[in-house]
Amino acid sequence: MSQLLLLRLRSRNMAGYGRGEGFVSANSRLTIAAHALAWISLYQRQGHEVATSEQIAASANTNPVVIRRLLGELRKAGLVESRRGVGAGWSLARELESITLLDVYDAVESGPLFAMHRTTPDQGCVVGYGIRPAMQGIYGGIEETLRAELARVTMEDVLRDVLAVPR
Amino acid sequence: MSQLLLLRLRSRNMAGYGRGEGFVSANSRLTIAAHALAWISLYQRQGHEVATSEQIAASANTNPVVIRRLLGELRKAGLVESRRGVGAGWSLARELESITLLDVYDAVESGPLFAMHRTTPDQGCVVGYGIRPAMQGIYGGIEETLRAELARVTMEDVLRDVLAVPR
DNA sequence: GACCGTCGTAACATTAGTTGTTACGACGCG
DNA sequence: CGCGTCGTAACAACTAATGTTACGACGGTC
Repeated sequence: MSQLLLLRLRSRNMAGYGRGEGFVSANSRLTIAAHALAWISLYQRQGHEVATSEQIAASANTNPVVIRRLLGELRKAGLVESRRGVGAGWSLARELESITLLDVYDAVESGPLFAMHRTTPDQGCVVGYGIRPAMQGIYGGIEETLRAELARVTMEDVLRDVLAVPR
Repeated sequence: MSQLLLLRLRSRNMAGYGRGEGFVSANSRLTIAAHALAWISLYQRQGHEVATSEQIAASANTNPVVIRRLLGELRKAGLVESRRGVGAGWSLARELESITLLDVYDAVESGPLFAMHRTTPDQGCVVGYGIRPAMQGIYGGIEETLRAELARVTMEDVLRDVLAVPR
């Protein structure tokens, strides 16, 4: 690819980060997945059968491949279905009321909320020996609480809140 | 009642959503900081005045600079103190009972748990327009619950659990 | 059967954060 | 002054998320 084209692509991307927003390092997978589900549902309620990754990507202002990757994970979890061929696209596999944020979280996030040491602490030290089991127990309880909170919110709740935002 | 309203009020007190950095799970800062505090406390209970970053790093199996950086953040939060010169090192500024995991979390972690879109969603789309405030409200409530859980655990609890691990 | 639009996915670039490491000045006690 | 430790800058290595291009697979339509 030519240097010129590269520069043009880059500056187009930069333009998308207007409004004083800096780059964000974080993990927006749960947010984008919820966005996609809400969009598909609303589109279907308007009488359409399937939504394309390109349409969803336009709404979320990202790349269709990013959407296809995320929806692929949601499909593995049984939340959406996809069709191929002409007239292909994505549809919900379950009602929004039956999909909780925890379902989406489990589909797109992996690993614990808090990490342990990257390397094994000194097992000859009292603290180094006991810190990992101790923290795992504490973190485990906290994560259970987080999961219960995520399970309390359905995607139907999310869509309702989205539509309730005043313009 | 709509969660949105409830959470919008709350989010006024919580700067950072929409452009903050989210949480990365490969992040062991909270664990290492708790390790360091437990180690300093135990060392002081054995009659020593201060602990060096080198000693703590040996227990946590990491580099002293990593420890100094983390403890520097804890010092800014008023949890520890440091001395320089010969016989320098680190000591607790508060009792372990008065330090909660939330204090440590706030000292070493920044930004919200879940991130928003990296780029502004399509504001001409109903979902693109409402998704951010809706998710901010929902995430804000969940993060409040997480913070309450972290606040329930003191560093004295952590040290007790560490020492209770059978060898 | 050819065409065409979309999915599925590989491959790589970009961006950013965390962690590890070296280096060196600052500090303050003896 | 000498010494040990902090404080911090600078940089490399690694990890992860995201963005992008490319292309084969698929399955309707003509």
